[in-house]
Amino acid sequence: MRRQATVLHLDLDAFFAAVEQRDKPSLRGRPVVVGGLGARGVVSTASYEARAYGVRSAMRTAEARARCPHAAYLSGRFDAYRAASRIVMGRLREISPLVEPLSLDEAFVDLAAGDDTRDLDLDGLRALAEQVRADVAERTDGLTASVGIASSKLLAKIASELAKPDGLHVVTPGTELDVLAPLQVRAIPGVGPVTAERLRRLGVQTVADLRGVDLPDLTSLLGSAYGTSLHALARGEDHRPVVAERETKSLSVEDTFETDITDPRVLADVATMMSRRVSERLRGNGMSGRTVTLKIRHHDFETHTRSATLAGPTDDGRVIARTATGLLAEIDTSSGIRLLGVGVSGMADWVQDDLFVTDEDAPDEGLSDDRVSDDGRSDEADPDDGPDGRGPLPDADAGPETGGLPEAARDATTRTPPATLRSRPRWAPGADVVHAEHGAGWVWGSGLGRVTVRFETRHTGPGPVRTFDADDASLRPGTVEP
DNA sequence: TCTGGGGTCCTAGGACCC
DNA sequence: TCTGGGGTCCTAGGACCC
Repeated sequence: MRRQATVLHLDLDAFFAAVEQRDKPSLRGRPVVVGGLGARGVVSTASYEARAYGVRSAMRTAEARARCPHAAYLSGRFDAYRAASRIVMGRLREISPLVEPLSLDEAFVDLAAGDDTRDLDLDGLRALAEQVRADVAERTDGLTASVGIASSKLLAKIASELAKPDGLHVVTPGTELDVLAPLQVRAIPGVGPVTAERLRRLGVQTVADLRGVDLPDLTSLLGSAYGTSLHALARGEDHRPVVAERETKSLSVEDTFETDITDPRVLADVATMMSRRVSERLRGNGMSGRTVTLKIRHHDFETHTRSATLAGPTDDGRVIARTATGLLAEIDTSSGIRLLGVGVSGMADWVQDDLFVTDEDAPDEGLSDDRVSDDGRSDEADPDDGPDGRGPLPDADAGPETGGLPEAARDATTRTPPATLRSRPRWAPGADVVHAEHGAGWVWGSGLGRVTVRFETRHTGPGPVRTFDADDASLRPGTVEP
């Protein structure tokens, strides 16, 4: 906590929904909900008009539709959100070089790091904040921001919450404890439903109550790090600095399926596709990582992770896929999987030579064995088993190994979607499939090919993942529908 | 048709080393 | 033959945030 109010927190109001209303005037003044549109979707952002009907972030979209059937339901347009966010962050960097973005719509600014001749008295701060809010609205074509200013991150964030929507709240130095005392403990960022319930059982509801709990009791209830920090925050003690550059610690891709998947071959295909996406994002950021994590959510929502650490960092989709599918092979998926994810952590900015990495660290033997025995037609050589027979190369590029296969099976192993996969998807009537990505597309002895396809449209974004047999009638022109 | 996707931080236990 | 601590790395899980 500082003697002066030099921490600013800015939060854009109902950000995703506000961008939609800005870009489509017919949505202005109407309830708008942005989020997942499928059966298992949840609300990401609700406009204030939708909130009036009780629609909230993280609510199931099905429940939101029940509460507010006449709202406009939209999946996100993240490029538009990122563009707006860049403008806002740019404006904040004009105030101070020390800007800490927390997400696309939120950031801390250290006002003491910029111009030292700045007027930090309360009137000066108010004028500065109002100027920023006006500039944000002007430069983003009407998006509104709420701003909090205080002597610490904790109070600045609470202040912007108190200012919502479209307002400014400055916490006068010296009044911090008075502001905190009556608030519910949930108002402290980091106190979620579980902690709030634990505290409630101690009779603690407000921050004032929390101050009555001594440090040993708090650390025994919540653990040492969390207990200690909460003890301090309850007293308004917060010395956390505003940090501009934060290193990425992990990178992951995950997907909840429209319906649970049990087939381990389909899951392996999906994991392979996800590994490729992780690889692309790693390479796009010039990063690599050493630990590969597979995440599985079972039909009953029980969630598990399995990880393996390589000898050196990689950004290679084939290495990630081999590791991920190896981890997957150890898991019983027979009761149905609702979510699968692949991630990488232990980041580095360099890449270990693959020759050094692959042999020791790719526990994929279980997978290829499974496939051969599942199939029951394993007497012919597996053309996708890779040149060394170690397992399928997840990279689906057509190579010489696919020669001699039926036309449809060869298509199934090329990265470019064949024209026959373009169709009008049933789940988004009237929308054209703009992108269909192949999975591993692995092919076995009989010439049957399996191909995993993700259907995606311009309007609804990523859609269902489906697996086809490449010589199945479903791959004939015009007949494929997700 | 309960419960998204992308992250961060913390804890705890076991292996291993000194 | 019995028993130290400390430190680091790895794995798994959980709470939380937007």
